[in-house]
Amino acid sequence: MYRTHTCGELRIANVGEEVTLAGWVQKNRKLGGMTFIDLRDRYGITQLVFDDKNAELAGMANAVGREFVLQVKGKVAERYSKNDNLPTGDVEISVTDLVVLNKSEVPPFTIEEDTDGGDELRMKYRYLDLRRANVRKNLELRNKLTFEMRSYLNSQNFVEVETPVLIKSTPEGARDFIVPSRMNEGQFYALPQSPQQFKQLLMVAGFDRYFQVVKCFRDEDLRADRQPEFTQLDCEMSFVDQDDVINTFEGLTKHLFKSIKDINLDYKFPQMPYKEAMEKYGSDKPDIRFGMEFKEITALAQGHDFVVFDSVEYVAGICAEGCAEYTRKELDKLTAFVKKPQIGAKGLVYVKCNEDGSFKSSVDKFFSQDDLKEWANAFDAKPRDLILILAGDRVKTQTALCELRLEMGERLGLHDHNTFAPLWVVDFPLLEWDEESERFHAMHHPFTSPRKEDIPLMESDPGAVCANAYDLVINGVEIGGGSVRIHDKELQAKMFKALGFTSEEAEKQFGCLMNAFKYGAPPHGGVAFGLDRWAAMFAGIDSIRDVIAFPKNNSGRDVMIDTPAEVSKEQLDELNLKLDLRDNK
RNA sequence: GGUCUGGUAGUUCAGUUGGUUAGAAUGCCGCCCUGUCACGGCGGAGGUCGCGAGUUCGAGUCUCGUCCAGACCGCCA
Repeated sequence: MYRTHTCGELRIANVGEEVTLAGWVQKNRKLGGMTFIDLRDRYGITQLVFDDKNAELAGMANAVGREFVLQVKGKVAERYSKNDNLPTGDVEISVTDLVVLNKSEVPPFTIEEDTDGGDELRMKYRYLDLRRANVRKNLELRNKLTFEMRSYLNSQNFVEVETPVLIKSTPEGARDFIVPSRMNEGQFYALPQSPQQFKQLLMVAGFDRYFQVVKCFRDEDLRADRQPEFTQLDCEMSFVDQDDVINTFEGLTKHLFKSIKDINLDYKFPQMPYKEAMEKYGSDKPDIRFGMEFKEITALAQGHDFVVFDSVEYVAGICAEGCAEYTRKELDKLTAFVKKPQIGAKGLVYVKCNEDGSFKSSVDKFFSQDDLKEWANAFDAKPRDLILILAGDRVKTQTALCELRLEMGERLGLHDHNTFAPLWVVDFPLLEWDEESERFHAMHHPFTSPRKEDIPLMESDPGAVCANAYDLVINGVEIGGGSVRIHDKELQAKMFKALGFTSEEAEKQFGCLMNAFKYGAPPHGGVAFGLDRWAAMFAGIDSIRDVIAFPKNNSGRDVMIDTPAEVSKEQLDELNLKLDLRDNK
């Protein structure tokens, strides 16, 4: 037996016991005649003490370095001077036997919560990074999250079913990762972007309630919150309408908040139509922890010979509470912020609502105090508030204003990691016009059902059709989304037609599902959640990389195992593939 | 595909207008230290300034290219 206890469990009540511990050397403090070693494992840190009464043992203790793996036997003793910062801080092990189970080179960064290692090194030596308590805690939190998800869904009669990872490539949506087939020359599997068709087939199969914690793959460029392989909680239910699905997963969400964060969300989550979200927040995933909603003032702003406002489609702004004191320098900074290419506004107009009821704006030349008072009324602005206004093309300006709102929220300290504001965004458009391919694309996916009353519009005005689709947004993060699916073969054909597919193309790509729908598909709908995002949110961090054990970097590389990598000619020959790297000599 | 930021000791960073031998902290090594827990004291080693070209009497510093990393835009049904 390597150990009788972990390094985190001994307390004052254990004093006098003979114990055996094993773990890693966190720190070795030599004081001449005495040596203290902090021994660490997943459960905590326990102090070992050696004195020079046993010279051989003391010599061994002095020779061990950071991250050596030790096994020690000794007696639990009460400390002369206790350490309140450690749960085991009242005791120490008076060591009688020491075995070095393994030596260690000096690690490239410190294995501490506050490490001196940069991201690049931490990722290269991720196995050392994972020894750090804070990273480990993130993964333990993730484990608890999936455990609670499974437990709740099982209690609601859901069945977890595994679906295949080697599936068929479809051109809709994100790029697929493709995998050559050796036994089927010239043919390829694709890795799933989601198990969408399989879960719908499980509904046809009568499974009624399905879920799966499942890896999904998308060959698109990465971000702090996007990895090429990521995990979804994928769910589907039969004989449900939109409210049934929303209620079920609102229940799951509440259970997770309660069991993991001990937060009671004892209210019905608000629902907001997509259109309203765009008008008020310029985003389909608004952060409603704080207000600062957009107010459109196009009518008030036009007709005062201010050509910037007169020449545009849309003038709107936000009211930042208590910011009228902003200096010229701060306003210039905000202007520079909105003019960044990623945000793309042309400029920023401000109105300071002074304490005495007067106004000071960057457009005083064109607008009287009375005009500005009307604006202030439109914004419900109080003295000491600052109104910030952007103008331009409607959609682009809303997007820019959204960024400005989030920036002001950050500056005003309204992005509190311990406040959670869930929101269902509903009534998404079914279709979205794509300029590049000059056709409609499915906003969600091609199996999303249109609202019943909008079905007649599918041919006359496809862009106006609303879908039975919904996203769960928490604090401005899209945690999950789903829809009630089409279960009718005729309606599905209509959908494919709206997307510009010929019936042959539809047959080729989605023939299996279409065929299955001939045999009694039940009404069904579902949802998929981004597990990594959910874990990051509960951990209170912005990047999903720290809730993934072995993440990829910005370029989709795993720098630890150094992949993607080339394969041998023999492997390519077996697959009957030949590399032709164009533009490479 | 694009924009921006960064790359200097094992690590995290500083490095002035282009000017002598490139610094700090921490880590590491050695010696001293019996109650430390960010232990302390003394001493020491440690650098292809990402790589390549250019400008210059002279480049860590300026220019161009390139590689790597990060953030973002496009993209992500």
